[in-house]
Amino acid sequence: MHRSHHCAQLTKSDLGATVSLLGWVDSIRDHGGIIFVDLRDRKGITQVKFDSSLREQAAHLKDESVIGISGKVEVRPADMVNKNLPTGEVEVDATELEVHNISDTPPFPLDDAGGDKVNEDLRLTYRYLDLRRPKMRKNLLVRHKATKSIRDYFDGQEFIEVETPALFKSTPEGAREYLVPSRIHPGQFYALSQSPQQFKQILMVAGVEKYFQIARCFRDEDLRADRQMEFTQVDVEASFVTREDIYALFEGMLKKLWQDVLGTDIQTPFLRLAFQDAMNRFGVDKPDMRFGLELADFTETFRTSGFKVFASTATSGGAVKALNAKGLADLTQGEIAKLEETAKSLGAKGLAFIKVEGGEWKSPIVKFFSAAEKAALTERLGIAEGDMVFFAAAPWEKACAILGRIRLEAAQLLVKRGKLTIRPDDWKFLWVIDFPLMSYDEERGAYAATHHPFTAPVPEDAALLNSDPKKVRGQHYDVVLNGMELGGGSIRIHQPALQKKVFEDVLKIPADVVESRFGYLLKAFTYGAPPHGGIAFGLDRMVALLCGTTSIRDVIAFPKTQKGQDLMAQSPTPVTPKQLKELHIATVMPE
RNA sequence: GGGGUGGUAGCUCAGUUGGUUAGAGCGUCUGCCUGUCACGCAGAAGGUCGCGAGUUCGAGUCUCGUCCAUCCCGCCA
Repeated sequence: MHRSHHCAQLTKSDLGATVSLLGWVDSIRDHGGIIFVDLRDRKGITQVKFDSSLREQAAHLKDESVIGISGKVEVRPADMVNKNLPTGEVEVDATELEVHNISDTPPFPLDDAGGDKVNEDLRLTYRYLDLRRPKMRKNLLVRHKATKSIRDYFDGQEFIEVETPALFKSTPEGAREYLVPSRIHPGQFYALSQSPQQFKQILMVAGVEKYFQIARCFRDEDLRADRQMEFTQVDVEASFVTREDIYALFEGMLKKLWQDVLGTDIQTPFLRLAFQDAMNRFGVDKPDMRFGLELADFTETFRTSGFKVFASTATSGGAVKALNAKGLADLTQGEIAKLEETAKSLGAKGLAFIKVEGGEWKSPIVKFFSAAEKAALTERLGIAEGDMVFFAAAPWEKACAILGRIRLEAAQLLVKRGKLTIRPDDWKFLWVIDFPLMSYDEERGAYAATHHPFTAPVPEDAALLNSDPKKVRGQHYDVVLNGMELGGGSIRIHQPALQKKVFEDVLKIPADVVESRFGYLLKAFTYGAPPHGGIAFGLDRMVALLCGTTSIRDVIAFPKTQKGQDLMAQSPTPVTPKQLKELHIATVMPE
């Protein structure tokens, strides 16, 4: 039997036509003398009626069985129309039934409401059933539309998609890599590419000028809701571009993407925020701009304070920051304790606060504050009845990070109380710029690249590379949406001498190591490397946002669990001694 | 590597201070039913309380260990 229509197609205009449909049994309603079957395919649902000799056969169907039917399109009685279905005005009176496969009873409900509540390990074990749910089907479709939109956009801008190898060489300074043993070269390994970074720069040297790729990347780091061991990056690089060119290019892509997938017009150009300002005002380098609750700095106010905890932090180079969670004075003991725990997990000794209730500042620390200090707080934080003010005193970056996190949790608590609305479809895009090129790695006792070692310094800061590396800003940019880092990129170093200097003099990588790891790149740069820059962003995260979900597992057809297992196919698995021998590998099990 | 939450019927969950035969809804099965669309009605089956120790006269409940899922920290140039 061949299908003449899909299951979202039939309307009153098809009345009287003989049609055939193929699909899955979505539900059966057996009334004895008459049986209704909702037949589902990837397009929708059509009601099929069995009241003829086929009734007996239809009674033996089970949900999720695959059948084909043919019959005549009939109009439903007026009061039997199902307004929830596009095909709800009609039904098919079956005259033929072909049963392809009777399904076993599914291990969990396949409707959206029921399926959402099911434990994820069960959904992953039976992923092929999970993907039958309308929501998951929609997510796959959104992902397809998104990748198509992106490809169309870059094609329209005359970018070409070039594939780069997944099997690359090991470069241990970045993320931990997946190693692939070489059979032909005993004892040697490839690494699965963490990103096409070096290849795309080589492509610029090759004169491609405008490159993009929807590339699979691999990182052997611990998994999260927004991190999988293999994930997809949209990778872009162009020659003869400035930061402004990249901003405009990428904003154009996002504008088209949001239009194509959601039909939403997003505002461009995006807001821009320097890293310093992002940290100072929001306590994080990827601020959620959908609400205020900004941090304020009181380091100077408390430098000579009678409250020794704040004063000593201020005089020893740290920062005293405060945040007014407006209207949150009704926090419960438990909620305060939880916030305190959050602060402690980020290295705070405690979480000082002032609760403004009944015209009074209720706080264990306020008795140490002078009148001038109180006045400064009131004025700059706009403290009023019903407010809750939190403090952090620590080294600058830590103080920011602590209150940045408290800001997010306070916002959630305000949402819970109906005092704040944060809409998931309120798209607040943002460029974060002027990151420091280097940061000092205490553990290694050396500078490390904040982004990656190929990022070019801001020209006017380049002179500081020798004298004060941490003051040098990089030509790096991150694009942030609603508190999530979508991606980032930079203008690259294209002069071999400068690149070598960064590797050897600033990052202190020994010359022979630089040569063995990056020699080919430096060599390529000596043959006429154009100035170039680009950006890369996580497709999975972007699609998750477009689908309104927080877990990228919901937009990946076959994701792995947090322990890196595929519960359906059951990987990883041990391999045979023969395989290992062929690869010159011996395994050593942990104790 | 560390912290939080969870694991009881096929699914989602309840289970009081440690105490009789571990419950509910949905699903499944059987029967009835010609207008349902979350069909309805009547009935039934279904349990290694994640696993392993321990405490106790007695453990789903308390303790320790362990496994799995998930969220977070570290990590992710």
